[in-house]
Amino acid sequence: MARRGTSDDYFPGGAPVSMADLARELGVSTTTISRALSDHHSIGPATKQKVLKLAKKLNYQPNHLAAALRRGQSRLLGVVVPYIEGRFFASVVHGIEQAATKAGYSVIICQSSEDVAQERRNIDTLLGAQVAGLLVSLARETRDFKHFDKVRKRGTPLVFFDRTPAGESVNAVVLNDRAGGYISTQHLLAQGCRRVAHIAGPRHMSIYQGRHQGYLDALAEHGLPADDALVAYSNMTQGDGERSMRDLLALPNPPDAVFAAGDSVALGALQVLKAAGLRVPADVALAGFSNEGFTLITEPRLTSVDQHCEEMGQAAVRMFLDLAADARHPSAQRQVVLQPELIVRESSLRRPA
Amino acid sequence: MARRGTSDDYFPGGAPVSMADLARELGVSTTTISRALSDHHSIGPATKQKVLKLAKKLNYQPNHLAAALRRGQSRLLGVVVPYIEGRFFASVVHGIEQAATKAGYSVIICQSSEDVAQERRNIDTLLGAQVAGLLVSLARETRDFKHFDKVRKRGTPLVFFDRTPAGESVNAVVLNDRAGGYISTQHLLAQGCRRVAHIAGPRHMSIYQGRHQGYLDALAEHGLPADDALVAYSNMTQGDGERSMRDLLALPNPPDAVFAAGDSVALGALQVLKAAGLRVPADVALAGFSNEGFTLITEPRLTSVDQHCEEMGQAAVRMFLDLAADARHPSAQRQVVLQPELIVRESSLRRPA
DNA sequence: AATATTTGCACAAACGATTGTGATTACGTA
DNA sequence: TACGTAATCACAATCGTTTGTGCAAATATT
Repeated sequence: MARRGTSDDYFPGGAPVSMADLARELGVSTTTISRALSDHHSIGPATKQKVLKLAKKLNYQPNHLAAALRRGQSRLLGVVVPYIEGRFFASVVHGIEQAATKAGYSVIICQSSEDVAQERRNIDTLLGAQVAGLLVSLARETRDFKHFDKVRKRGTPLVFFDRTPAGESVNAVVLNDRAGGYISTQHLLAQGCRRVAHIAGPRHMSIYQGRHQGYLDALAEHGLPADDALVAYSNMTQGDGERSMRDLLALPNPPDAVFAAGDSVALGALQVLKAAGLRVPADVALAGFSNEGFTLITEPRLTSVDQHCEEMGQAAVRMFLDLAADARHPSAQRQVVLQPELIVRESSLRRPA
Repeated sequence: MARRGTSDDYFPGGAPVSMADLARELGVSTTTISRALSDHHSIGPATKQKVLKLAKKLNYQPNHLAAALRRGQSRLLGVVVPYIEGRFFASVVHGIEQAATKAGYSVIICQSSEDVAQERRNIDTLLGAQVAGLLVSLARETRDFKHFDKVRKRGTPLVFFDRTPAGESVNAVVLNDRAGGYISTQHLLAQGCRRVAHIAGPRHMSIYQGRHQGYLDALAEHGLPADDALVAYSNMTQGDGERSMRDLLALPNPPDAVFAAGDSVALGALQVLKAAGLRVPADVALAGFSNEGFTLITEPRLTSVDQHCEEMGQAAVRMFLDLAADARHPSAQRQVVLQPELIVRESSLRRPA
């Protein structure tokens, strides 16, 4: 190590000061240093003060790696999301970061790019980094969850958010998507619409099932029939939204309102509607889902359902902390369900409030 | 450790299998295991095969923490960005992640939220995690760079991207903002505009200085005077764009084109223009910067300058790898300058190509 | 055949922090 | 005075890898 001792280095000794350095300086053992810094009861107040003071003076920076190695787990939190662009996941991640930092954890973010294989690699990478916990939102195509057995059996706390494995009992924080679908559709009906269509997401994903179900709930409540022809399944892209909307417009009896399961898909629908010369919301009212940033830019601005993204991230971290706190009940399933909020804008507002 | 040995565990032995386990099984030393796995020349091919095979069979997962501790640096790359929402930084981060993963590094992402104090905390956190390198884009308000001395003197490779410390000699990958400002303004002039205004960013940030300078270059080339009244300084928000545009419209001789230093600010300008009953681009042509996603949504769609974000991320990682490779020349300054690309859309297109 | 060289592997000491156990001192009470 | 208790701190092992050095056997050189 040529670095050690060179005067060009920041640290006086030529290397980061360690507990051993503090110990030598103070004529005590590293045990005392370690315990003083972690406020252990077996260290006298006078000693603690001395240690703290010297640590500050020498600018001691704890080596988390060593600590992590010793106790078998780091202060790192692994996060896997499908992608990070767009408001939703970016905000969730932001919430995660805030809460994690506050609790003394750092966050490693991986993107699966909606690819299961990549998701598997991410999990491996994160486990390899000895993360203290894993916060995961599944890739769209993930239907097989074997790669999470590794995590569970290793004892690493695992929390899913938003996109959770269907039919598995896991720790999760999710939105009440059904309520979201309901309030959105209910709102469209309250605007006087009577043929409300739904552009749905992939059938196998629980969040889209929920939104669809909420849509059906609202129709039922109003005594309206559930017309299968009014439901278009999509893959949630803008292009899908365009295709779906064209299909719906081609119907013998086209809809007078559309509840889209996502904002991108709603955007596609909006563009087709405008291209077709239809007025929104006068001819067709439109509502999306997620409250993306661009809902404020479209003309008309897009009614959407806010998911309280940052809150979701914070809740996920809280759940992880709970899990980590009592590792005695690793099998207890925890669930947090957040309530959605309807943001009404011009795309659906026929009757000014 | 109650976990060790319980049959409920994933790993046969009740704990992750270590090199020691492999060594015991094969009757060799951990040295051999370590060297076999890293393909060291001093291990015979036969032994290597045996080790590799057993490692696969027992599903050996290296403990990166231990390795990092031993060699004094991890396979983690620290990234600090002002924020992660919006296309630009999200894409850069994506590029970073791709390149880093390919090189066997994991990425820790921190957001400074445009706050210097938070930026300082981030740096400390990342150094505490023993990152192998640091990739940083500065917070808007950062003008004092003392917190990076710590990094430099510790010998941790440091690469800035996009937002770099003005007047300091550092490793950086940046966009040729001057060229970006030039091609954008030049394009507006080519459309026949003669009074081109500029909504600029904070004066102290090099990227905005560059865009401004490029704007001036183009004017000069066309023999047009640089009218100070036509330059509005902003803080790059949408609201700033609205204010600036109003100011420009209030001029005795208002502009017939606007080159905005960012898309958000351009969006604000666009909305003011439309509210004022002016046609874009017929009355006022408009161009933004960054090629954000929403430039495709506005009406008319917004001309902008693409920064090749992912490329920037990849370049930053490459530079880090270079730096890490020959730590002998830690002081050699490296610079990569990416070329911008003008994306012409309806907001500036007066003469169809 | 004797010596020089290479090949293949083991020993053991790190890296820096944590922690169960035990030793020492000081204080209190009987 | 004698003994129990509490308060303080040190010893030493440990987490899993890496790596300089050393030793033996195998191969090559003369």
